[in-house]
Amino acid sequence: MDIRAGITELDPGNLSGIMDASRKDIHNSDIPVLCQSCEARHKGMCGVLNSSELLALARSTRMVRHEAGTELAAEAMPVESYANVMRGVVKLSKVLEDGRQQIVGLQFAPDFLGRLFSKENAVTAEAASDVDLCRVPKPALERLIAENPALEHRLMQQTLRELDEAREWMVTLGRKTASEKIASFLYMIATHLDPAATVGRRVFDLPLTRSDIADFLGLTIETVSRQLSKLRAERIVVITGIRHIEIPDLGALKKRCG
Amino acid sequence: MDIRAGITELDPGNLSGIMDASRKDIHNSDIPVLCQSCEARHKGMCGVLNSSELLALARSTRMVRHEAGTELAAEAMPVESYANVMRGVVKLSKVLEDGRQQIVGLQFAPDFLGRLFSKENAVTAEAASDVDLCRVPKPALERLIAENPALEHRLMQQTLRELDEAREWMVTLGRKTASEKIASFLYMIATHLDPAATVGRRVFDLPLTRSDIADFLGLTIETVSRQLSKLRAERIVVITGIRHIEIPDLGALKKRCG
DNA sequence: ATATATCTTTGATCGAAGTCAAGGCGTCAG
DNA sequence: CTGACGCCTTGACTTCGATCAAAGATATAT
Repeated sequence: MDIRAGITELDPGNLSGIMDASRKDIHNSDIPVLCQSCEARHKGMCGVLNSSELLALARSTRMVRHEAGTELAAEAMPVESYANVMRGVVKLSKVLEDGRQQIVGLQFAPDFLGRLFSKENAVTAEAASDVDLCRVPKPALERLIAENPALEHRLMQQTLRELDEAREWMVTLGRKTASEKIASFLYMIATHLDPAATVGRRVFDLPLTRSDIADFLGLTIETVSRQLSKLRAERIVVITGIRHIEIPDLGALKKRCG
Repeated sequence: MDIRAGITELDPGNLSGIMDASRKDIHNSDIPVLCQSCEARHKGMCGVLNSSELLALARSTRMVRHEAGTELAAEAMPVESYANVMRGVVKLSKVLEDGRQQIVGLQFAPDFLGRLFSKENAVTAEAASDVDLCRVPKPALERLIAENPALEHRLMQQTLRELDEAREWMVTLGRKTASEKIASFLYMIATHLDPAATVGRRVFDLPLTRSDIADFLGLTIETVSRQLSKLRAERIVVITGIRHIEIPDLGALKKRCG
């Protein structure tokens, strides 16, 4: 996965605003500035990498910021580096020759990004929102994996989780109505923020445009819009702004998922 | 994955007809009879397991045969064992509460079968054809994986491949027409047998019923039947028997895949 | 060989989602 | 403020695939 397209490389001097929670740590460290901030944000790990692995990669990791819409990696292009999503949402998609597009996965912080052990990307990766990535060159990470089975095991766990999610989504794509697809999408986003609770109120921002939602659900934007309006009319969702969503009762939403 | 349902356990005495290619080896071995036959069939490996790993599991592996239609593992039930598909096709599916079904994967020999490291199955596994499995109890295999990073790496490679396939299929489910879905399905089956060539003649048997194909493609059986008839009328496929398929020109079929 | 059940094909009709078109709303530049 | 642009919503109409229905194959059992 080549994630260099459109990169703004960040150094300790211009990080203000990115890493609010841990900014005070940034200038006082032996391990790479940007990955220490990762650690602060994600319980001692930069995504899948723990402190000692970060140390091993010290010279190689690099934090980069991309704005929404940037293409991070292109289908069928060489994989040159891997990354961890540290902030924001990355969409993975595939396109047919005539331009029809399907989003095949969403990656949230602190997911690992990139098709391991492959010369070519199987999908296109694009920043759905503004995104911060902790980037690692492909050979460096693969060397570390080869000598560190525990790391490969963690990556295996994420891969298995992604496979579960992909299969869950295949049911939605193949067998659900437009209305159920929208409900499933909202439910998925809502529970992703707080996987534990499955009932009660939830307020959040949609990380995707209507067009992205359509590409994710195999629908047109008109159908997405109409079905959202229908769910709003039924008081299943309250749309407080074009992307601000409030779910008064997650249980009621779940009943609409088919 | 509990694969014990409906099992006929096989011993060396009643293997005739199953392992034709390697039957003569069956009675002259120190390693388990049935997995030696696996080896003969799959270049020294029983699916993902190589000879020394088989030796380490000698007491645990067991070859079993299931007839078409047998449920091998049920969604949301405890995983009790893993397996390798040694012959036949296994379909992985998920169902909605109201009975709508979606096939989310197909496993051919010599694929590994079972959701690693999980207490529960994420999918239902069912024998699409008569199937032979080389079964391993969950704890035994997990112990072996823990002390054998190379094995985990091989399983990782299969998992990554399955994820690629699932994402490829999401495009088909979400964005292709019924006609393109059928063409894509036939193309996928045809190339699965011989991944190298992408043009020319191909003759094979469909491993699935019309109903299974419909569940795989997110269609009804009527639509599957109609679109197959349409492709037949256009001489893209020749249907020589209800399951016997001949593709005169794989290139022409590929053009119909969207 | 005949009966029964299952699977598949084909036809007629219906409806959910797509397409085409117009208009609303928020944002940004001038 | 005003106009332009991008994104979203809504309406009118069309179309593809689902549904309902029936008849033709194929397999299994008696």
